[in-house]
Amino acid sequence: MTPSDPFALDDNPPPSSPSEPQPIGDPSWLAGLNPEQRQAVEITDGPVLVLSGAGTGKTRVLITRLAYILGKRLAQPWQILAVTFTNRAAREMRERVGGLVGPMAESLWLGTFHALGVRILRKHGELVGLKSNFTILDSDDQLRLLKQVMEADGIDHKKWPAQVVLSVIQRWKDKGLTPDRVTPSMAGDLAAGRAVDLYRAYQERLITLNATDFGDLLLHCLTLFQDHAEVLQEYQDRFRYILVDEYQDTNVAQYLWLRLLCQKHRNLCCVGDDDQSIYSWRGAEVGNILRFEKDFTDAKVVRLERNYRSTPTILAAASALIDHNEDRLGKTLKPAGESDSEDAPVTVKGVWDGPEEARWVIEEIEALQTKGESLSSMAILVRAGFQMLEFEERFITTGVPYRVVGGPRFYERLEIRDAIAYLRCITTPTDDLAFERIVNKPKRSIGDTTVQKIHVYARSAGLSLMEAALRLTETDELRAQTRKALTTLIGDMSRWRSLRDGLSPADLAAQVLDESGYTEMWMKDTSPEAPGRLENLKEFVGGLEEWDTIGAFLEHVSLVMENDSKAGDEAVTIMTLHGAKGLEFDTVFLPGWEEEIFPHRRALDDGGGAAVEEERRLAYVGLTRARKKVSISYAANRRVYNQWQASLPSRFISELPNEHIENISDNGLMGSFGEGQSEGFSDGWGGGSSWPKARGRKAPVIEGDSWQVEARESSGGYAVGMRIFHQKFGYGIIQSVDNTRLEIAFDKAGDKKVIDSFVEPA
DNA sequence: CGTATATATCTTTTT
DNA sequence: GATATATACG
Repeated sequence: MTPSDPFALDDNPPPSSPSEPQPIGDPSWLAGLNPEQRQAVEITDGPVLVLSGAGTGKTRVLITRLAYILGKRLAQPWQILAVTFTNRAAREMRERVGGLVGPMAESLWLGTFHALGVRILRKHGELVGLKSNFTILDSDDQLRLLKQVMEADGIDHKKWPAQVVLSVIQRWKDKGLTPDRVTPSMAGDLAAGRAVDLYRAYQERLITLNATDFGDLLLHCLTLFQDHAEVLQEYQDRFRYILVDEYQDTNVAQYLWLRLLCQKHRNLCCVGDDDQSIYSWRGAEVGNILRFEKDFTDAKVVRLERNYRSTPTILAAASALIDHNEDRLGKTLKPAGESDSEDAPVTVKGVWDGPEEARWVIEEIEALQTKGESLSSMAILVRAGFQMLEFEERFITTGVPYRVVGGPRFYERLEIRDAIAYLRCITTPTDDLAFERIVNKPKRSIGDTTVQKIHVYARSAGLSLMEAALRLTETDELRAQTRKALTTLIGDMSRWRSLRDGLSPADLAAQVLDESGYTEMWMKDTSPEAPGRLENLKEFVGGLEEWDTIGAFLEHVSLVMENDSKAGDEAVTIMTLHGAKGLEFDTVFLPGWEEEIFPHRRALDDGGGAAVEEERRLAYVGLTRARKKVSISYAANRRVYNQWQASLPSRFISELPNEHIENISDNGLMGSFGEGQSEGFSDGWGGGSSWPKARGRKAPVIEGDSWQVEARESSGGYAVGMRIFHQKFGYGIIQSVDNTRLEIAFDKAGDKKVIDSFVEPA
């Protein structure tokens, strides 16, 4: 945050000792607030709905409100429930409240819905059939479990992909529907009309495994509260004040959860912005905002419309864009500050293709850096994860430091999940999913047939897989070889288990990975990614050092799937638009504004305008992340799958107000689609064309009124033996040519297969 | 049971 | 192009 930012709490800590609550009305708390913000803080009695636009200081309101309640001694910290949407937001909030009220902040009930749900279920889970050490399945485990259930039920998994069924089940859970509450009409003919049965069977399997999925963390809470009034009452009594952040992204189950908990004291404060609702695909219901006013007729509504973040130009652009949505409560953002000389227009840049776009963005970044801008004040926000790759490559070649937030998630990597499965087997011998995952990793001659045998036996005898396996090794059911392998594995497991108390989690993990042969497996692996995997395993063991017990670590893993990115580094941030919600930067780059990418194809396919409206809200979120400058860009050609495809500028670009937009597209790329504009790069090695990288690639030809890219099969003049340069791999010699695919022996990077468009003659 | 080869599907977005 | 699953063969 810049020093001039009115919300820069961190830069202006309250003068007095942070451990002592300050007197009420202390200017350093309230004086900085505008009248609406102040209202949102001071109306502590009864339900309050705060509709707060982007950049209107909603986080500050929440934090001040918490501090205010504590400072006024309206409640003890453990009597306050504060719910956020992400772990990151929870962490930040705790830190900032701690800055105001001191260590008291530690005892707040503050976290995500899911984390708080776990906390409750760990304590009262027995009442809904869960032992307190239940495990939380990640999406991969969920899918495998459902597949098993479907197989047992004889459902054709070709016709009804488990993924589809799973997402339907999850929707039901998001709505707070247990299997007995799903009506046949909701299930339709999904999975041959057996969807509800599958749901029920899936839930039963989860309970026998003593496991939950993400949805259950809330769903079980609801059943718990409904069936056990005394438990509900305990929490209703406790929570005198409830605060909810990102309220527009709550789903029905979460809403019901909140409504049950706040019934006694009715001091519920929800903060949200319908224009920033971007999680409907996860079951979020903007309708919860309307429902709030209906269910709490005495609710006070406070609107925060003064934007302290962005320049008037950016606000005008964002407002004009979101105005194209039909379905909104209607809310205008007013610039709070006076417009200054730095009020630059929003730029729109059209370029030839993806790599060109990345090149341009990073040139701009370097230019800003030369002017003295900090890299950490800039961000590239993309629609989907795969768009990050092109930028990463360019960052690597230019050497500009960058930081990927929420990219491929660490704990979701194959090798990490394997390592975790080992730990789970040790802590919880009944964890069948974990056991199944690692029985044959590394190869122990325990193949599918053996696993099937174990399964059958476990089911009939009502045992866990590990127990069943142990019993089977005492028989002659299995081949001598596999019997021996199983015996060793199970013996190892119990040996490691007995070591658990004597060793730190990190040491234990290191020993397990070593003795199981898991590390060795990857060391012997010659595939290019093996070294990286070993590296990750090392990092994994290193990360374990911070944990005292394996249990605590596993809990962390299942709830916090994000990387703890070391912030503060001087680096450009690159992340998805979803990940960027709630953040702000001086300069924001918004690449890939093309039809089918943004709005995403799936949103366009999805019939009605609702999906596109959500995409538009996403665009709105992107624009409003910027304090000073927004750069939108799009490419005329994009490589999708393995083919080049022409693309059209996003409809969102044409929805931006002309007077606030500066078009800086390269020649012929903007506003002239369908006209004969392709001179300069129509063929081959277009010498002085402005498309140096386009040579030898595909030539655009006009067909009808849309761009078509001719699939040229020539290799653009590359031949075996030629010396070339590649941005990522450096110099090398061409070994073979197959249409556009080249095999190249690089001086440093070794043999690689690359696409001709990524190399140039050396 | 393991390995090699073919093939289908893929790309939203996250707790 | 990459990854996961299916099939054939040793």
